[in-house]
Amino acid sequence: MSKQQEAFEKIWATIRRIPLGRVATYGQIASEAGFPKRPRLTAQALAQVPAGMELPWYRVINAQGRIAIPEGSRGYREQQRRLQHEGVKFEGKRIDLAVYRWQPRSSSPLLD
DNA sequence: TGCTTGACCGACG
DNA sequence: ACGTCGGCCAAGC
Repeated sequence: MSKQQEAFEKIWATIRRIPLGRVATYGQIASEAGFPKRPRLTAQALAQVPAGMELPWYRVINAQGRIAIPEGSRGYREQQRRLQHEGVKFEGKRIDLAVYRWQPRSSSPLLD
């Protein structure tokens, strides 16, 4: 298995830890997965999620509290819809990270 | 081989 | 609340 594939697995595993109704940023996921200063690794991992893999991909947003794909795209609307369905409120195009950001207490998935 | 691009980010004007 | 810059690094051309 390639180095990159292993990194993706860790990123995906971290994304799975984001609780219902909360969100996390690209940089946050990367750091939590052990790759500080590499938010783009999260972006890469998301762009290459295998079809059919179970993953709350829509809980990942950018550090400005916004959906990171082009507004008006199919994916944008789906992401917004799924988040709202979980109770995440939008202030226009922005989500208040102070309210909805996932704050992991430890590196153990069992203790979140 | 080198340069540009990108579901990004934090610091700084 | 902007815009810019440098840090990252894989992919594509």
